[in-house]
Amino acid sequence: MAKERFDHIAIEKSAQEKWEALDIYATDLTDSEKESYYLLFEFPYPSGDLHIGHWFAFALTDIFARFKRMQGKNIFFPMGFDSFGLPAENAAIKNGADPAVWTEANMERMRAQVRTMGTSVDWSKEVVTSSPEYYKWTQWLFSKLYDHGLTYRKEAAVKWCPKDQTVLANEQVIDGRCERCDSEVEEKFLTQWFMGITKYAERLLTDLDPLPWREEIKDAQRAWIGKSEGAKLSFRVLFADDQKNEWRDEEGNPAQVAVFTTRPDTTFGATYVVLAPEHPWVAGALEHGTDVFSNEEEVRAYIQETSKKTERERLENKEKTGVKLEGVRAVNPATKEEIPVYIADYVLASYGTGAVMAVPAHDERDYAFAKRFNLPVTPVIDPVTGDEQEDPLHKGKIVAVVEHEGRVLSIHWKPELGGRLLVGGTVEEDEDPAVTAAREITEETGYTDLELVERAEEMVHHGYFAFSKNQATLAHTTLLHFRLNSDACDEQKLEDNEKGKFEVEWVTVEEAEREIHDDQHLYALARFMKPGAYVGDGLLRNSGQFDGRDNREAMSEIVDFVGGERVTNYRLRDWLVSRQRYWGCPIPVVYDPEGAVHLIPSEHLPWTLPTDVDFSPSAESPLATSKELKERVERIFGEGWTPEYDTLDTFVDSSWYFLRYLDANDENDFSDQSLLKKWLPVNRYSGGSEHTTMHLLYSRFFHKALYDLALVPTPEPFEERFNRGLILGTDGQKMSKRWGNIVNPDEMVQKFGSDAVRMYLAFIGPYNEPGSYPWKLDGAVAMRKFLDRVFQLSEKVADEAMTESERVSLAKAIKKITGDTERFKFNTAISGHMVLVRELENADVVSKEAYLALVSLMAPFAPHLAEHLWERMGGEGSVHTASWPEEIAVEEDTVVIGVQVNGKRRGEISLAKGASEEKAMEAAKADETIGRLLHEGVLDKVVYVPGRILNLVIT
RNA sequence: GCUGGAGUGGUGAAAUGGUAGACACGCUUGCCUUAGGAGCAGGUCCCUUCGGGGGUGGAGGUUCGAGUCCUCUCUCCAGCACCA
Repeated sequence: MAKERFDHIAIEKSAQEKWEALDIYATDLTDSEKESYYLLFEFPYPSGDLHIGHWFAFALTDIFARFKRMQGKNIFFPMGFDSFGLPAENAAIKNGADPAVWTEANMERMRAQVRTMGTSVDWSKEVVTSSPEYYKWTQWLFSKLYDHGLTYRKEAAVKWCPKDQTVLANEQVIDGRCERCDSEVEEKFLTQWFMGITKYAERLLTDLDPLPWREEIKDAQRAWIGKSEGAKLSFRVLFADDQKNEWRDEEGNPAQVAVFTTRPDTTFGATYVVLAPEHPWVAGALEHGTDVFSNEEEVRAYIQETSKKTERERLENKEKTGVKLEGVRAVNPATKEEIPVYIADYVLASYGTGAVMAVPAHDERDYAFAKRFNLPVTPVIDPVTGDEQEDPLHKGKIVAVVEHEGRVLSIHWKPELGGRLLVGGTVEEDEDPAVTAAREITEETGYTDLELVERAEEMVHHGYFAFSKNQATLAHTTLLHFRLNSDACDEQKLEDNEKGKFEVEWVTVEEAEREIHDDQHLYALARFMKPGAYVGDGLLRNSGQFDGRDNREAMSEIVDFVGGERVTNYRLRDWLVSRQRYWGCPIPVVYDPEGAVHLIPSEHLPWTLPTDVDFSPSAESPLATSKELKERVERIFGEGWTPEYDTLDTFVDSSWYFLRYLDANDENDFSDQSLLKKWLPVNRYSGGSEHTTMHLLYSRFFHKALYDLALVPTPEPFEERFNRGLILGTDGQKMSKRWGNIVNPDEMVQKFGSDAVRMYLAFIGPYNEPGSYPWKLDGAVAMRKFLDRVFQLSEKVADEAMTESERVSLAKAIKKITGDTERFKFNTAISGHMVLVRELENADVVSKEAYLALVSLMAPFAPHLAEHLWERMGGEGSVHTASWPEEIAVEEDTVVIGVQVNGKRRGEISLAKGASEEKAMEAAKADETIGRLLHEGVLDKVVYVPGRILNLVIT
């Protein structure tokens, strides 16, 4: 017979009404009795419908909010809407909807849906970023940052769609293409607003270290900031014709270019200089007008060509391109040699100084360029392999690569002699290494028809311990490349004593790479068969007075020697916050008739969005079409004054919303200092991993800037950060309208109840780490069954004292559920509920005390059912303001521990708690299997960890 | 390529260095019958001569004891990537 199931619709309705009537979720932010706990989740964009992903974000964080509330914390759990953004504007373009009305309607629908979740959000502190009450303060904070030089204007590239004839926001560019029409995006130069995030790069980096965040989050931020330490060096520029040597830069200094390098130790190997095509020095020289470059036409053409290329095209074309600046030479500050100067688009204008010294021997990109343009490659670092040895004997050695018909010669030693190698040998005194090599090849293989192809200039220094001679050795190995022209073989020359010790084999380069494990031989193989740059460390050569020194150790001396300075560079660029869009926060500035920038005085804030605008795509922001805005500016500031037409990136709005929550309705300040002091930093912030480098970094920057202005009391906004996972469609694909696989939670909630849906989501996997989970209906069904069992259990409740076995079960459950919930491990917490329920089901009666404890433990996870059962059991008030069950200490009299023999589990024994080793041994001997094993061997050692394990070592 | 993270049943997963696979899904055997998205009892890592034996991507190592720590290696995921 079907058991009774609870009526989730009725239960949810009555619970939600009760909570509203009791108003239990409104937080008294000034409460000084209870400990404060600020729990934050990323507020949503009001796209319209709530999908299952929103449940995963809001309802699961709510579990934790309810848990903390029951633990007696003064929990602050607010919500709001990140309501500026493109979809509202697209709707306006598409069907003429007013973005404000469209957005408000969406928010209203979403608020209602969130209520069905039964979250304990404090709606009285709601924040809506598109409301003038909120953006007034976004504008005010912008002004503060402007006053302190943290926002500024400069010309910069924006993304431009040639088909739609409009500027695109970064978010609208997908893989270098326009989101709407799929055409390739071009760059356009416009004057833009920036925020000086790079000034905070170092602090954003170092303050990351102590944060208790997952390493992958911190590491993604570190990569985004991209710190690299190096040096800035100056290269003097000479002109072919002495008469033109008059040319000087803007400050009147002799012509020179600065380069940034992370490898100043390789300066002696710089054989040419490359400038970005956009480098100001090049533009300056072209403007100079006196034929600085004899191939000026070619230079201009190349610059033109690259400027037309999209970013995508520049990246796609892996083949290096560039043009030599004819008639110009640079002076290598280390060697004083004159070297050529190029422009090439593999050098980025926006990083470092926009110029590099090219060291083809030790940089892959420079190497590729040098090969293409036939430029000299000068190695300045000799690799060091093997182990460092004390007082080594120095020996001259050779390693030879012998090539024949696409294969290389390898000597396959017997494994005990070292495995596969190339040909190697020791140089006799005063012998030419090439002679040594030829001799060794012939002695070991008999081949005689050898031709020396190349002899590497560099050496490999290889440290090893020669066991045969009991001698520490440092070999200085010369690398040689031979070609075997015919397989003529002279067996006579084979050394007798080498016969049988090894096999001679011809192998492919790939096989050799795989099977040779000696670094020195591998280097030789790569050196000739796969030529490229050596980017590792070693000993300097071709480096004048620094020859023979360790490259790292000599680094700063070389910087001094060439008159450079140590500098640090960051990959992070300043934050471009201008958007040529309507539905965003207006930038609170105006321009006087001369075009100078003026902040809009705070009495005119909020500087509201005009409504008389044309949304159709154009080169400028829709704000430029507003008559009202123009008139407003002239009315307030005077004739000839003009408005700013751009709006702010929505990431600015979301960089401080958690400050506003604390004082959401304040008309006189952006927040409240005493509340900020009491509540910051946010204790726990949960969100999606897609925001790791954007929102999370921007808000950290914003917060630090406000901290420096004494507007917030902490240097970091968030104490803990958790990235949640992703709920996929039933097909395992990411949910999207495109795939038609969006799971509608409303339907599920109707069928199985809000509690079942939320618990299923909580059970799906660990919430404290990101993962992707396909939605499975079966899971929600199963969870509903479990909730029915909890409900049915109430029929067995009797007003009796708690039994000992109930106490034991409850003690275990409380400990597990409390610990797991604290760590966001809701999946294992729920397994704790399940075990407890099963144990209670096994008895004929359940004591009311135990059942109420179960209901309390369930309350954060199934808030509606728990409320209903609490009421039914006669609980006072709401279960959600009741206290979380305290841990119960139980004295278990017996424990079952495993018995291992030599580390393998061979049985288990039941012991009195805290039993002695003797008792444990007695019990172990009594066990049939263990007893037998004890008889078979001699007991060598006993490891006894009371309450855990007994391990017997038997020999 | 660089940097992180992770590899455990058919699936989601669980295990402060101490009995690997808890808790579920799915599958399966049997029972029950107001045929339901029902309930109950059992089985479900592999091998087995039913005594046991093996097993956490692979190979080594540390340890009385390793899924967990160390070295190498393979695979997958994520971030960054012409950043000098």
